Amino acid sequence: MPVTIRDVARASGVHISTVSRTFSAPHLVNPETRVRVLACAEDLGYRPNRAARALITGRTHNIGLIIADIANPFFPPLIKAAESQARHRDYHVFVADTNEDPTTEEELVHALAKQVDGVLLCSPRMSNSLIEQLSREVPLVVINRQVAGLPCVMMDVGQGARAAVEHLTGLGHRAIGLLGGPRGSWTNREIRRAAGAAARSGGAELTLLGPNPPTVAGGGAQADQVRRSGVTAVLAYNDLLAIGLIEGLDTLGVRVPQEISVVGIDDIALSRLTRPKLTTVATPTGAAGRSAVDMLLQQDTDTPRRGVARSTASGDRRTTAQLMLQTELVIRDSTGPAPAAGRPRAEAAGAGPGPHRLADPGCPSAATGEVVAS
Amino acid sequence: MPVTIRDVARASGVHISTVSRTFSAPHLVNPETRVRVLACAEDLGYRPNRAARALITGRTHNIGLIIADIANPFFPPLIKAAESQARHRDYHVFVADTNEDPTTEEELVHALAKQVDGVLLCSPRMSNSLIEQLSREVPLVVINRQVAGLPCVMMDVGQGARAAVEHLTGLGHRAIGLLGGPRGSWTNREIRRAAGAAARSGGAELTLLGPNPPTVAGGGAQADQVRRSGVTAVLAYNDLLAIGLIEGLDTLGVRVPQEISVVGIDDIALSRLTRPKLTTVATPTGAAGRSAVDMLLQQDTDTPRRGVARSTASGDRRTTAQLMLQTELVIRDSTGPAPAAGRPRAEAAGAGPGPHRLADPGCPSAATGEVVAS
DNA sequence: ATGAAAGCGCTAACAC
DNA sequence: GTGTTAGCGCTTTCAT
Repeated sequence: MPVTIRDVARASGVHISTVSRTFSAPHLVNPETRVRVLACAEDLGYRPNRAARALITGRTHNIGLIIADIANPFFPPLIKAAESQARHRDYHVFVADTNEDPTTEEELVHALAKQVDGVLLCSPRMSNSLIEQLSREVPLVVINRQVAGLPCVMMDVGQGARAAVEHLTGLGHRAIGLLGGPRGSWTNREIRRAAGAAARSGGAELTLLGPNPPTVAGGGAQADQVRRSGVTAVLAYNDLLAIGLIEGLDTLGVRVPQEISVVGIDDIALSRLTRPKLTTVATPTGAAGRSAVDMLLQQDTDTPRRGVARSTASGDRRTTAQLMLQTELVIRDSTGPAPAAGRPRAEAAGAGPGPHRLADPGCPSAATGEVVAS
Repeated sequence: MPVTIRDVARASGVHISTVSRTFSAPHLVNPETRVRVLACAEDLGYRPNRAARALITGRTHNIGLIIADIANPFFPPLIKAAESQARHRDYHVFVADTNEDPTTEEELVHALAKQVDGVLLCSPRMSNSLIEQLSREVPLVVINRQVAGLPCVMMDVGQGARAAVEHLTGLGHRAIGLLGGPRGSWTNREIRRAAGAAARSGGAELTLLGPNPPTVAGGGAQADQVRRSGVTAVLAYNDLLAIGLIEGLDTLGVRVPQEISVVGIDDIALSRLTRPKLTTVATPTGAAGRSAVDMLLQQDTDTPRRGVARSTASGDRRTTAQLMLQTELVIRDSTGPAPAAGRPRAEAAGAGPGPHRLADPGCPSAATGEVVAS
């Protein structure tokens, strides 16, 4: 029932190879024939079968997008941007969810390898060496992680974490908690490193709390621990943890930011909508998705057709660009001055010091990319 | 470089068809040969090329998922559930975003048709007749819309809207606003119909406000209009509109629920996290995604192999099941008793009537499905 | 500029 | 139980 190239050939009275050329190399076919063929194709509703085409060209015009957790609000904007960018370039996108499981990640790369021209690995939890190994099977672009020799798109969460900690020390906080994210997260390590350094130079002590699942529930579960720990401010691995923590603290009767300040990372849409509005580090997720697709398809264009060995990680690292996208601290209402001594407990409701607002850039301007390696 | 069936055949000293059988009809091959072939395949890292296989079997083992807006938090849980269910059944999922544009929807169905075994059409904005027509090209399951003769998965938003309006009239509200959703939305029509009926029997007047883009911004933009309209309660097309409205009202100094009650629909994760927490109609999005995949693959299993004409909408409507999933009103803090006369404006902050809570089921129990047609 | 023929990786009759 | 053959829909030499 589906109409094939043969149907079009028959209808327009030419050989199938002419029809083929009409679509894949129009300049090689007589203009008159071309319009006739095109007309017949249009008529019959012919669409080339991409899978069949891929069999011989080695180009599927599909890409894979492997995501830790689609339901985590950090990812949808990235998925949306990546899909949009891919489609503009005439690519379709497989999306798969790993549930934060490294084994599933690996399995998915294998499973998708044959039907895609490349895979975007989003916040992978597997080891770097495994990623390198997989990149021998199918072109990879890694998002939110740095892997030597592979194209990567990162967000400068280190810079963001530093800015966040400096913001807190500037407000007088000297005991700061760091609500860690999941194991295996590159982002988590970067945050820890940068926050630690910033705390040291700011004369503050950093208390590590984690690892935690990067969810609202994970944040809520740490509320009691945070209260006991004696910190007056917390930087969380992501906004969900931060929001969960604020919820949990609220339940315990601890006020944010009067008693404890909380900073998130990501600036998901949700952050503007909670009370208090969340101070957070905005990460350019849309730009990351778009750039990753561009890098993948660029790489794909450069690569000679099929039958040729893939580049190895240690081998010819042509234009293995690594892109570091800027982040930006967005100060809202969940951070304020450190309480004078200890934490006041029984102030009249609503009479405490109002939230301290240095500035609220609102929607941060589009982050600019910076190539850190090539 | 990629390892093919031929490599495995050579390595294990059998013909390629034996290798093929080892994978697609293991019972037809001698156990000893089988283990040998399997071992070689494992060794070489062989994976059958699904696209090549599809060329002859007519089964791609892919499905398409067409979504109005991935970044709308209503959809990710549905995508996640659908992808998970599909993968459990060994299917991969193309995800595409239409930006709420009916033309893009159509184009995507065409584009995907050849590389999938079926398409899930999520909250489509195009006309029913076009959907029927497209279903002749590729098997379709429609989510959030009823199309005669086609498999559909719906959520009973009509029932939900009725429950919401009854909740409001029960609280004494007599002037209720309905914040409409986008044009072309089946859900929107259902809500309007049911809310209208419920308002009538509850002795309330329903004021329509819309259509609106189903976003926070859309809700905020209507705040002033809502305030002028004189309503004491609003039912919104979805939670985003409701939350945006609450935000907007807050900016205008109108308190929710003391002056105006607001009810959303969907119960997205966000609804628990705003202040006040949103009263809303929970829709079983995960169940919808799973069921839709099941219906599609069921249909796919029933259908004879390729080369055979697709079923037409008006033709043999075998087991064209339509599934209506239950919804549930979740009462939280954004609804309260209607203000005594007009709307009080200058009450002492925090001294107004507390939020009225009939019950808070918390996480609604899994919705049960009900077949309304077959 | 177009046709003929080979073949991408795989499955499905059909022999043996 | 296994090999042979044909062919899915398409592109790509190679002739003409």
